[in-house]
Amino acid sequence: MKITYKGDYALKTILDLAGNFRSAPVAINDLSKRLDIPTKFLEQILLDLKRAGFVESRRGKIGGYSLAKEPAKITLGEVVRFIDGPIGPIACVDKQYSGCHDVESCVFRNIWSQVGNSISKIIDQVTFEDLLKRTNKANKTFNYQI
Amino acid sequence: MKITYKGDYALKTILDLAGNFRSAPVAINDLSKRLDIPTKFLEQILLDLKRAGFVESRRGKIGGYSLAKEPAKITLGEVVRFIDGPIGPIACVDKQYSGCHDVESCVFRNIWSQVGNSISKIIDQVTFEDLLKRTNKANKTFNYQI
DNA sequence: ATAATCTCTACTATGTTAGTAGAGTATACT
DNA sequence: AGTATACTCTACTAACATAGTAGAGATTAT
Ligand code: FES
Ligand code: FES
Repeated sequence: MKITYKGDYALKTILDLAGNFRSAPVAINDLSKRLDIPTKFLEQILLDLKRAGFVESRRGKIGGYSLAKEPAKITLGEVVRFIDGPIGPIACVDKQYSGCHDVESCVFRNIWSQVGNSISKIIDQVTFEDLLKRTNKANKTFNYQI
Repeated sequence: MKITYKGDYALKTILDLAGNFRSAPVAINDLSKRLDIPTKFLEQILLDLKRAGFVESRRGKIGGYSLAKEPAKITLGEVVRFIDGPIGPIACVDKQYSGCHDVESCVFRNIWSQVGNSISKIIDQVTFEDLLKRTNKANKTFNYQI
């Protein structure tokens, strides 16, 4: 798994919209400024998120975007998968990867599967409501070896 | 984290060399054929692995590559990090990433840190001796959601 | 000597990412 | 009706990373 800028932007945007859930829709321009995301890029991302049903939009003068579901009903994992694709650390689980021949007996595949499972376990449990609650609280869990 | 072809090739190569530990050195050509890796690409990878101290080489007629340390003393994590870089799912832990401004208060960073930790926990514990033992045993842990 | 094998640097083709550009459509308000 | 505001859609592009390829050079066993 790799979170791209697009994925990162999508997550930050949804979190912002989660904070404004059931308020007036937020304009792309506001989001763009507040989150420091290039406007035209954000447009595309929001369209994608809309097509996937995460957000909904309203055009015209008082238009903008709002979350389509409750923050508690959107997980981090859903968004990440939608924007940045499969969670697995290697493409051999996809169709595209030609490197793995004897998939059945490959010892690595088992490991990659464990890795995928353990990532899923984290990001599929966290909802945007959880994240909202955590905002402005200390986070002090930084010790993994880069 | 994303395992590239280069990384995948490196791991498979080291596993092969682990299987031939303390035997005669293995020629690039043999490795290339056996593992189905483009020869010239494998050359580069082996040079990298040599510079990092994972393998050692011998030139000339009966030359080839062999593992520089016992299989039990090389972990998956070491090799992956060396070839494919940091484990973290997002670049905001590196210097390169400009997307994250208020790093201190970002709720996502905490999550990415958890993800990194949990990946590390897996791949830093598995050695190539472990993998050797597992070779030819059934692996049936395939259930993570792609 | 020479054949086999590793060593090193440079080059290239392809794909992905991170945007930009611009014309079009819907809505609120006057 | 007209206009300003804001979303919609498609296409294009620049920069970078990946996955190789190419070729000349150095070492060693026989
Ligand atoms: S890494 Fe894909 S089957 Fe081995
Ligand atoms: S994702 Fe990098 S600090 Fe928030």
